Amino acid sequence: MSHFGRAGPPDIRDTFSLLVLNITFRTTADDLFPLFDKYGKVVDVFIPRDRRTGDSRGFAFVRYKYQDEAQKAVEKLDGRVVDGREIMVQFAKYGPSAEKIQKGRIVESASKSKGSSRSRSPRPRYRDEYRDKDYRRSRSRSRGRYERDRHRGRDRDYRHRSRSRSVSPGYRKERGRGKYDDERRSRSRSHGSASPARRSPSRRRSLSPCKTPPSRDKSPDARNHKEKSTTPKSVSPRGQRADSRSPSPRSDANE
DNA sequence: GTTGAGCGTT
Repeated sequence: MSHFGRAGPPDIRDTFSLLVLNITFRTTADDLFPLFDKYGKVVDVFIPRDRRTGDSRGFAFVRYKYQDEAQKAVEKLDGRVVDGREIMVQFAKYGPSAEKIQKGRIVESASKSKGSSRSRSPRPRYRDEYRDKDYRRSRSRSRGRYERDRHRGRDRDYRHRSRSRSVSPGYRKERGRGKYDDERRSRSRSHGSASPARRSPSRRRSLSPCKTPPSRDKSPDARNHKEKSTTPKSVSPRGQRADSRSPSPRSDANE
């Protein structure tokens, strides 16, 4: 009963996926199943949820066995108030039925068999208007965190950028996944030995030059010499930074 | 406990 999306796609052969948006965060697949099943044969209902929190993302995917039924549900359930919220039902762009959808246009059996008297309903009308216009609403934190999280998995260069932690409000939130960075760094440093719990200062310095740019490592020495010896100008920028702000607070404080 | 554009899981 509540196995929707729990064990992956059950039977996807010629099912059409419908995207249900604007649903409440408390709405579950079980709640949408009877609603959509009334208008057609629902093969599966899947609601993407957060893997960390487990909360619904606010939209669901309903798989219909036939397109005509799916479209019917779209017209019937689209705009229906569910749980006090107006849900939006439309054909999903990506998914098992994406093969039959091109550029948002349904080129399914309609083109294959024009004799299909069942599928006579045209594409969404006003829904297209919304898609056409460049209207954009203010971003929400829910989306922000998701974007960041998604990038985390997709973008593997994020760690490089992480180094340049210039400014970022609400850093505590990233602390959660910051551990990944720590683990990575720890691994790089330990390289198979030493535990993150306790590290030897000597060892840390040994590996420090390996990871930290040489500019800082030889900076103090070279700068000291240069400052008293030559071209204070080239040292200006560096000295300022060192004076104004520690070049690597985490290097000193964290470790 | 909150939020509100969008496109998904084994």
